[in-house]
Amino acid sequence: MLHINKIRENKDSYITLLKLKNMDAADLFDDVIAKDDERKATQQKADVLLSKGNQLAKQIGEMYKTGKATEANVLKKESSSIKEESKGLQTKQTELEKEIQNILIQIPNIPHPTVPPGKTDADNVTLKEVGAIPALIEGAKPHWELTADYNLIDFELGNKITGAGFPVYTHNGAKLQRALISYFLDKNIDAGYIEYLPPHIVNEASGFGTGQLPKFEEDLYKIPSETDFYLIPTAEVPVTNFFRDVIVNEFPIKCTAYTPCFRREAGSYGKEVRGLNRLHQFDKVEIVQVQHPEKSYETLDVMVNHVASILDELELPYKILQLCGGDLSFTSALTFDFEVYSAGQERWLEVSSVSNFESYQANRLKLRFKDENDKTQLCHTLNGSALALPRIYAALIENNQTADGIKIPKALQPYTGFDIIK
RNA sequence: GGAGAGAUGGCAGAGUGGUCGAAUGCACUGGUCUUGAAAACCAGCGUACAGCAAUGUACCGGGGGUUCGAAUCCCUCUCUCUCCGCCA
Repeated sequence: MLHINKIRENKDSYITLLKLKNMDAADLFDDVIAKDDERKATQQKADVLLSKGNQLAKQIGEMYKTGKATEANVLKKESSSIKEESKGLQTKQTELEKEIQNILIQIPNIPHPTVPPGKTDADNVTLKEVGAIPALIEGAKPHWELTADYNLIDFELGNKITGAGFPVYTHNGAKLQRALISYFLDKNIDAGYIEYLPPHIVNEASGFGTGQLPKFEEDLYKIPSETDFYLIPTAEVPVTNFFRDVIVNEFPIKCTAYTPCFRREAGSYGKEVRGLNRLHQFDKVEIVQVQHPEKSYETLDVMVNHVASILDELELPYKILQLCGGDLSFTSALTFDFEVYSAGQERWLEVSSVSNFESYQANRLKLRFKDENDKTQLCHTLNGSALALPRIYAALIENNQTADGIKIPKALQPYTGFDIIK
């Protein structure tokens, strides 16, 4: 959520930048500023009245003490009428605050000035491509055949007990999954992140804090109960919300967490959802940072390099893309995506998304720090996948299939305990 | 599932109708003292909104009510804790 004062200060540049997200915010900004003007005026009027009322109440108390009950009764009447009037103003003020809030939460984050223009993922800019496309053996297969041949994943069993998009990992396939999770967590811990194992269900306030709610409720699995619960779509939600309503005094804060992620993914179809490509439940290891505003972009680069180093070690060919305005998420100011090459299906798969949200989430979260003048200011939040499992899994087994079996990269072998799947 | 207790500032913990944004202690910040540190002493120390500022207003778990006036009384919701039962 943008801060209203920031909108006032940067209205024109924000309008220009939001065009990158294919949005015309001019009218919306005018509207919200007008409402905020009204809000201020209303508060000023209300404050004067309330102040008067407070004084009267004090006087009345004083009069009772000194036995001037008759005079007090006169003042009581005045006080009552003031109260009536101020009540109306206060109601109006709360209504205006709600209206303003309702507008603000519909406005996406402002893209960073370096964000390339574009409408879809086709317009994303490839910054770097690392590693050679592997030359596979004759008759190489996509992962959904390999997982069946080698008894790694049982998609049918998942269909039976839950539904499409909920695979069951089995045998070495389950162990490989567990190995990847441990490996990613260890890499993140080595890089200074603190490990957390958060709840996989969050309340509505948490969904709001990171920006999933209310606008994207249809993407989430909701658990009907007295207080609405949601299955987390990413560890970003519980972990970032650790810092909701917090005034931090040290930077950076670095967290990592493994969690399953649950997504409705309505409207996906075809080869997009084949095998592991898009699931309703998948595993992911996330990194989250809370940073000083002046350091956040520097940190974003460090996070990107960190993710790259993991892919290097896994010996997977990958590319780094900068997302164009049209592909940028609602809450992000700048995002780098990682795609690995999945040789069996001959396509690139997104495995990580590293973003700087600047103060957009922090404003929803009320996540602040005290600056050198002792003023509270909003922090910046960042996060990235390090990494999302299923597509890494797919690329790993596809790219490493040989006539003898599926080879496990060196970095992973201490975690799997085997170097080949036969 | 049954019974009870509670929710106050970073923490602990007073406060049961006015002088309370809130005692006191701890923590923290600045200062005095000291060769330095500790101790002691002095001072400061919540958040948000409005205002150039002085200052004003709101907030004692959330919402509503009574009252001239509510942290304090009433209603309601949420959460936490304790005991019993059940249980990985």
